[in-house]
Amino acid sequence: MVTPKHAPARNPKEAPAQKKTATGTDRRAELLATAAEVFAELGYNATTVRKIADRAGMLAGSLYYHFDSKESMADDILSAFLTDLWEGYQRIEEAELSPRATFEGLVTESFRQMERHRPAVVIYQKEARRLSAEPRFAYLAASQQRFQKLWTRTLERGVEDGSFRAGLDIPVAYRFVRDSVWVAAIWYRPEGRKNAAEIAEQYTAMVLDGLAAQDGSGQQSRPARKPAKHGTPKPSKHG
Amino acid sequence: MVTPKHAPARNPKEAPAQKKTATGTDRRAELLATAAEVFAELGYNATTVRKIADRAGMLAGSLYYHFDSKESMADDILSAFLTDLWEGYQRIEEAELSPRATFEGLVTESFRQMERHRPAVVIYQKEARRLSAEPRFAYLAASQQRFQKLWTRTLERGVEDGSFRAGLDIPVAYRFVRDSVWVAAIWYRPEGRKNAAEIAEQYTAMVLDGLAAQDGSGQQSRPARKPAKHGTPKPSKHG
DNA sequence: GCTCTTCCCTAACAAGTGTTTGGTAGATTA
DNA sequence: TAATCTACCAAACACTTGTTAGGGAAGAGC
Repeated sequence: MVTPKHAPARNPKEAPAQKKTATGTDRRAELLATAAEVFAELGYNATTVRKIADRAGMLAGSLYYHFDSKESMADDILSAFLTDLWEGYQRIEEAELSPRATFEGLVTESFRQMERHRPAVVIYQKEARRLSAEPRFAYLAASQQRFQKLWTRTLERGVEDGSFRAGLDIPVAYRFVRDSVWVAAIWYRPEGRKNAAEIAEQYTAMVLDGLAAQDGSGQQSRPARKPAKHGTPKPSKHG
Repeated sequence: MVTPKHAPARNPKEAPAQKKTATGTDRRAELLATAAEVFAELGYNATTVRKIADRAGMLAGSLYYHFDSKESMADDILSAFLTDLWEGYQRIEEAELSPRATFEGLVTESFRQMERHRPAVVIYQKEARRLSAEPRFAYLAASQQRFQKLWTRTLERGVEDGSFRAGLDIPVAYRFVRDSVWVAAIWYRPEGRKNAAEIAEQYTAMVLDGLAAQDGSGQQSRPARKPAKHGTPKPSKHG
């Protein structure tokens, strides 16, 4: 018998039920993680099954013991990511927080999922638009719509209750927030000096309160070159 | 003789000197525009020379009368975009405006170039990271460094003279601005109801002044909904 | 012992890839 | 009119692609 390829039935109903092999790890999940890394590095189309197999220390054909196709690998990776993501989002929805708290919650949850699913986020960002045209990846478009509703509602509520700017162009603001959160996945590295919560807090502050100084004093008339280098007290160097 | 493939020597020294054919248009430029569209739609790797040729109404081999390779098409597209972009940026640099005016100028110029080079911007955003590893596309990395210096200097100057927030994390703010400007190329359409200048103004306002309402009053007295659990009237933390 | 399962390899396949070569209709120039 | 140039076509090339088929080594359970 040679017919595993058990798609773990990634619908939210049943638990994944990871199957352990002799080594104590789920080989399929291992391979998926490897594939996700390569997809994220090279892009879906530039990634060949042979490159994935190389990275995993096996031959291309052997991948097909675990997976039906290259497409199904991307499918598994993306749907696993979106399942986890919406699980987190739903908790925030149900909490019925204030617009501002919802905003912060969504951002924090997004950055948190980047820690677990960083390659998936990169793949999603690069390929979602094209993939969602195919029937198999219809759930990508569905998720995007749900995403849009959730964010738009939050922004609208914030404008209503006065915590967000009055004249806010909701569609533009939505796209702005959506994109600028997710592109961070490209440069954000969990091993960096900031964790997801810190980055999220920093991001929220930037987006909500702006980069400009808020006190009416404005800028000085003369730039007045400070002594030597720019005396930024803490952050030190920026590479 | 069958050896045109005249790379128009896209260095800033000499003018492009568009060669006109019988129809009055530069065929090579036409084909480049077509190729750029396909690249932007499908991604560089998923784009086959046959698809480009199809869209142009010719056969794959015929492209090689005009171009050396598929790679050289992407090269021409990207370098033409970056040449135009830096021409605009340099004018702003040389104007020696205030940090805030420089900020606005850079954003406006970026959105303006999106009008002319929208497909190129999409390609750049999707493929630059991978392509810049190849020697041929080394100028992509160079441009990115120059980009970083220009933006970082502007942000630093703004913090110095008090027009930007004091505690600003420059590296994070830089990446935030850079990414959020360029991803707009994906959804921004010139045929839309806003032109580049308007979008740029809107973007500048969002990023510099934030999405949150700035008057200390916070939300209205009647939130319409429940008084909310986290009634954070002021920016509170973020520090 | 034996069987069954797991996991991988070897070897090939058909289709699609970027690219080259030689040729040619039609306009332009001499 | 003859020669040349422009812009394409037709057909093939060597190679890479995702995928399949058959087989076999190692271990678990009986």
